[in-house]
Amino acid sequence: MKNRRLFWRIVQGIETSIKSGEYTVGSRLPAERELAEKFNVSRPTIREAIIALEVRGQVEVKTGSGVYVIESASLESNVVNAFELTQARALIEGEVAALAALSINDDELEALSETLDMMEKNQDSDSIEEADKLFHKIISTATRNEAMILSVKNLWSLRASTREIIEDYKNVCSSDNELTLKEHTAIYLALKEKDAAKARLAMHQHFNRLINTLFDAIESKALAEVQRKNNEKRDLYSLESLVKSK
Amino acid sequence: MKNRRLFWRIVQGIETSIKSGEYTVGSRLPAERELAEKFNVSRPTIREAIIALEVRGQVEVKTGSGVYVIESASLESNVVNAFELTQARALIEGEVAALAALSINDDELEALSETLDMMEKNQDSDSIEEADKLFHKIISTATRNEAMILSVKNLWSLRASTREIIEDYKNVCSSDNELTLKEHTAIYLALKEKDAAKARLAMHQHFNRLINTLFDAIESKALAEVQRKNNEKRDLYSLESLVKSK
DNA sequence: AAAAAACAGTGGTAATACCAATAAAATAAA
DNA sequence: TTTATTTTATTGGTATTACCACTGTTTTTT
Repeated sequence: MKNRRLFWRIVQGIETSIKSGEYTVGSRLPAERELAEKFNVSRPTIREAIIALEVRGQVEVKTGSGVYVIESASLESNVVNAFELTQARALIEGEVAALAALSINDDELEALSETLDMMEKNQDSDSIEEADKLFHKIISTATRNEAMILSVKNLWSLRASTREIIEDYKNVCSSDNELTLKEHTAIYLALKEKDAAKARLAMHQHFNRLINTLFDAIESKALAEVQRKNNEKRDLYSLESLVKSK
Repeated sequence: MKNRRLFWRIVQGIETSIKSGEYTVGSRLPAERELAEKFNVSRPTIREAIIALEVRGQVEVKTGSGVYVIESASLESNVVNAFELTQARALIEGEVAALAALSINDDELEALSETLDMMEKNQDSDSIEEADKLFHKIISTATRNEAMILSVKNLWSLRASTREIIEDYKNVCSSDNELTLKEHTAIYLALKEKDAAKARLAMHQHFNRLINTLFDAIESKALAEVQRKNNEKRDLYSLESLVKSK
């Protein structure tokens, strides 16, 4: 872990104390000297931990007064589930595809084509996932819009950060690689035709299939209780009501 | 500034050194003791700065070896200009609005209505900006999708982080508050009708007007050289070609 | 009662010393 | 000569101590 350096342990310790409610939001942390004694480390180490927490935006340091717990928190971000993420990717990458269709060049189309080959020839899940990642990355780059590129990046890192919940996601992606390849090809062709609406639609269909596959995968190993809940959610995350309204 | 505490100055200094290419990606930074001498500060201060950089994901510390510059960086994100950002917000928040139309509740509609009142009554730019921020936040919350909410948040922080370029943005927003209010009202009404397509369109029109205003604002105080460049870009960032294709 | 001054607490920074991990250089073995 | 091994210098990791500047409270003075 990151426990190589001592101050990370302190960061972790203080974080859990905040989460557990020992240090409430807005309240003041114990003085550096007290914390040093409490954790049995030196004051510089405590300072390092506090600076790490400050850079993370979890605490605020007021000179001469003390260290205070900030409102926000990174604890809220972990409530993203696979369905939300997929829906968000569908909507955002749908627009990305549409935008890319207007400005994609031949080199990028060629690169896209190569990812299709890569996905077709290599059957190991690692290669497929890499091809998948590259495919979406190339398209986002083709938008010529750094803000959109960044948004796609953030969604991808979100996927990585909550890997506990997203394990299903990975399995789903690489298992149905035939369908994935088919859908990627459809997106590629739409981009080649520079057809924004077609590209958007193809991207939507790709992710919408993923959402449904996710539900099926979960259903297959879930209890009846969970099934019922998910069926309710299916309506919530499906794109159909959105797509129809266009 | 954040120059209250000394180590922030060091962070800034090292950052600029990285950006300027003095410390290339993957290379090793000077030893802590050397940096301490170079910046005329103590070694603990240098350590604090390095930890801040590490938490930010800009450098990697290898015990016994040295501090190395990480590949990625927040330096790439600084190439986002106001037009890219606005276009991204248009596309993403357009989908957000469409999604929100399906799940927004009465309380949120009421809260939206209040932001309209706030914008109408208060004429100072701070209140208007706050109302604007709240308006968009409420809508994103109404999507019930944390990933979308996070995306909107990231775009907002992007706006704040590159404030140098975005100063125009702020001026534009608060100056045409009549139009802004009108467009916000249109979005609100579409959401009230639970009409996803209408909400998306209203949001698009809102941001598309912003983009054009941005161009005009820049043109009004730019040289002819800049004018020419921007006119080329107007096509690139305009939503019209995207909207038409629907 | 209000203003001013003194005080204690807190973070900010510096200096120093020693430890542990790393990597390069010197040495020994094949 | 090549390959292991050991040594050594460098670098980050942590602890200790000391003193400064800022803040908020208490006490004193007006």
